[in-house]
Amino acid sequence: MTKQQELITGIVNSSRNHPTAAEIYIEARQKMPSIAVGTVYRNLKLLTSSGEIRKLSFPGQPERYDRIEHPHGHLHCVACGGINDFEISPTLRDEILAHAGERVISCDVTINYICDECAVANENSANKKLKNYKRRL
Amino acid sequence: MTKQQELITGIVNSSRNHPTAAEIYIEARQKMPSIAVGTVYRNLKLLTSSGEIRKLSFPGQPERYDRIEHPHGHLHCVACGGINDFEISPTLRDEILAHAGERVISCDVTINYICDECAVANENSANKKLKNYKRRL
DNA sequence: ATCAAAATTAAGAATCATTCCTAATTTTTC
DNA sequence: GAAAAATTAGGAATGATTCTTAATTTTGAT
Repeated sequence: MTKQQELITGIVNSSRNHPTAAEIYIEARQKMPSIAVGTVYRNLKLLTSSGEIRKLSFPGQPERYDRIEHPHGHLHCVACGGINDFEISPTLRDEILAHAGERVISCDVTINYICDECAVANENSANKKLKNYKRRL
Repeated sequence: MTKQQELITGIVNSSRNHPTAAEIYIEARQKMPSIAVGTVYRNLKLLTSSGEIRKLSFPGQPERYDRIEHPHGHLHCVACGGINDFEISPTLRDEILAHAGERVISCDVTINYICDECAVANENSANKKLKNYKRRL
């Protein structure tokens, strides 16, 4: 494992914010100013496929990276794009995984919602654009 | 609703393949050769936020679009990128949704795995690159 | 340690998906 | 049926990610 890889792994594992590659790059440059953007992307890809870290996709956003830890799902605010974690019980996770055969690698559970901040902001705003998000379960 | 919107809605609702914007554009041009790429993107966005259709994100792929139907999850093959559906019982879906408060819009459940075709192809191939995918539940 | 081979990097060009801009066209309203 | 509003086609612009290449670092055998 090269110094660059160690640095990138450390940044992802110590972050709780599901950082994007660009955010990881900015943080990496603090410790290693000469690191290149391409190096960050390449190592994030390597670390992802070797299972050291996890990659998350949400609509309309660059990819995010997450550390591997106890099973959890993601709360995704469709208004501001913010991501928060929620706990998933091992039982629930196993129920979900029972739907696939062997050769399962991982599972991702995302709940799309309007977060508290966006709900309040919308309450106070004139044009009420959140009305557009129809509930479709 | 304009002719372009009707056409795009129809394509998404009649497709079972979770098509990308590019695939929808190609199909749309068969019926309406003058339609522009930007029109497809703009209407997909409108239809998504009004809840007519749903947008799906998977790592390393362009966004996909899905019709709204009985609750289902997605099986995502990390080797070929293919997407298949699996049924989710209303009970399981409700258990998942119980993790968020009100203002929930939808939930997405994805199981990452190696599909049968990729597993067989890898079995017969020399370099066995699928070994790299470590199981991380 | 020492040299050659292999892997990794930095830097920036290239690519791909998506959005934005503008003038023309279509739809709506009265 | 004319003016106003909305939507479109076409293409330029942007943003995220990958690719290319030459230089640097690491590895491995002697």
